Amino acid sequence: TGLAIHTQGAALEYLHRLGLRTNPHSKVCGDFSEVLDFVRLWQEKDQRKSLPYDIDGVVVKVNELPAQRDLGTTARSPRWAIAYKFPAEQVITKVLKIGVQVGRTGALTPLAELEPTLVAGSTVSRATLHNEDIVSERDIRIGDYVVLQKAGDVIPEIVRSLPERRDGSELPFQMPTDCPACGSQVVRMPGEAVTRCVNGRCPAQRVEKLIHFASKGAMDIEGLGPANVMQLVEAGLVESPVDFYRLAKEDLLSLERFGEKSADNLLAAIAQSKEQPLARLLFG
DNA sequence: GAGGATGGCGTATGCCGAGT
DNA sequence: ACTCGGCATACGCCATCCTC
Repeated sequence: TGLAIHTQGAALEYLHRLGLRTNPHSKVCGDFSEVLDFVRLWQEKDQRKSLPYDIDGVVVKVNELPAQRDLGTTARSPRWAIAYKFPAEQVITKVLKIGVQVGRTGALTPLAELEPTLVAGSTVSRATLHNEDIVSERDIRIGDYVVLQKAGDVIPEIVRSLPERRDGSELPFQMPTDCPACGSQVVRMPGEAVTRCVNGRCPAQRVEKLIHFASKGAMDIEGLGPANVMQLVEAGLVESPVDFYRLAKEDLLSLERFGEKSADNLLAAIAQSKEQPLARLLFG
């Protein structure tokens, strides 16, 4: 505002003239085919090697600022810019086991445990399978070799299995009929994808609920992360959120990795959380 | 007191399913 | 088409605990 700048390109140029660091590889394209040419150029491994950092794609933006304003944004992203992502690096690994996790809401989530493999810069040993339908759609069996990638170069994802590499020892996955944490019968509502444990006293759910209660979005109690909540539950000190507020220093000192300092800090953080507004308490 | 180990937490993402 | 909640991954930094 106040400046005669009407395009993204001019803005970058201006910032550069001011001495701020801008990326020298940006380009204003005249039409869409030029955009595609630019994307294809940077998709080349050799071209990417000329950069001192890794890239996973190219950002395409509408150049005209008034058009950007007209397009606006959704809750998460602008409607005038989008990332063109290069195909993710894919590797082959083996499914050692398919475990089932019980979440805060009782959802049973199948989780693949993999032969640890290096992909896109980090070692992946687990990948969520979301629900039983995905396991059967992608025909993922225990013992299978599978194609693994990191969606967006971050989230591990099993793309497909490699049935041609089976030797007959592979086992199909079956969603348990009983909750792996409490043993009560699980239910899957017709039309829904998720199988749930509906036992209100399920210990796995209880721990997750307590973790949620203390988490950033809810009561935001520093020092009450997953590991410490689990420890408190296992020690029989906490069963429901009110129990947090009844903890004494001696209780904490008996726990692993708790000394004077951390015990005092935690008690202070718990006391502090009483000041949180009602909305946070309700969410917790 | 040094140095290693550990947990918390922020950062950086994405998919799925249900509802609007 | 979009929002939102739920669930998931890894990595790096920092504070603190534990061991020697």
